[in-house]
Amino acid sequence: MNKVDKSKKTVSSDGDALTCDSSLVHLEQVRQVQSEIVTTEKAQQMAQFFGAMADPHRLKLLSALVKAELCVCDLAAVVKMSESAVSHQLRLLRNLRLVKHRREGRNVYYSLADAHIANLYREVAEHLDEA
Amino acid sequence: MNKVDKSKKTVSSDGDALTCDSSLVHLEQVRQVQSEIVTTEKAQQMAQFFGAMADPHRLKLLSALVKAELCVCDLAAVVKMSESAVSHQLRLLRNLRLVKHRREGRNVYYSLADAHIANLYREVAEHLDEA
DNA sequence: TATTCATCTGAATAGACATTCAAGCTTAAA
DNA sequence: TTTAAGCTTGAATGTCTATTCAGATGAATA
Repeated sequence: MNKVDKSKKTVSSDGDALTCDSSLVHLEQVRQVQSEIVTTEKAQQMAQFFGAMADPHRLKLLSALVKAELCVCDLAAVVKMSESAVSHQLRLLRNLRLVKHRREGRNVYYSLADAHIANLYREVAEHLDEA
Repeated sequence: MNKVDKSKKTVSSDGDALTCDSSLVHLEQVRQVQSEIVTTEKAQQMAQFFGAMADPHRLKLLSALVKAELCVCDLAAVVKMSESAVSHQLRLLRNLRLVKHRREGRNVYYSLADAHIANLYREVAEHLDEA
């Protein structure tokens, strides 16, 4: 990842160097856009977040939690997965702060971390219904 | 995937059967939620969409396209990837209708398919800035 | 028409990820 | 203080995914 080219053509005009495999069609525009796009760190952070939503099983879990706070074994029954698999997925969602949990006796109850998650979920669901 | 359990405990009260590995804590609530969650097909569709956004390189490409319509070699320069890798990623984004393209001479120019994409992008970016 | 540029494509390799299985921990009940 | 329920965890396995590389296409230029 983050391939560094070995002695490719190097174009530079007034600032930092800009390397590429072949020719650039719009040098100035590229320099401009390059300074405006998201940083690598932010992109990784966003990718991690979207990645959490990029699995059918996790989406089902989230859509269940939109409706109610549920414990692990109930969630497993709802989405028809093993409790172990559910637990693994919930840990992932927990680490990214998409869900929160609370213990009550021997049960652990999960719920959505905040309203944003439900909103995002709904937006994408609606977006895909349009086309 | 979609594991089907072999002779686990089966709980049923008034409608279709509900199987699970262990006990259910809240049978009625589970039945209720189960009827309300997203369908498997919709979940897969949504997962595919989120999956498209779940990669730092693709997010950089999208964030560049928020700023301007660009051809492949320019995009490759902006995000510092090989043109081949960019082309592969653009095809993925194209297939999921996140971007559209148009040919002009030997160049192919890409742009965002619609405003939703930019909005979603912005929302998540802002959401992550809060915490 | 031959050549070159811009882009695309398929196969192959390497890395990431989800489920399963077996075992561990915590809490409540016996 | 045993025993069991509910949940978590780590390792292993199989699957998916991204890049690279080599080669093919399509359009413009010589």
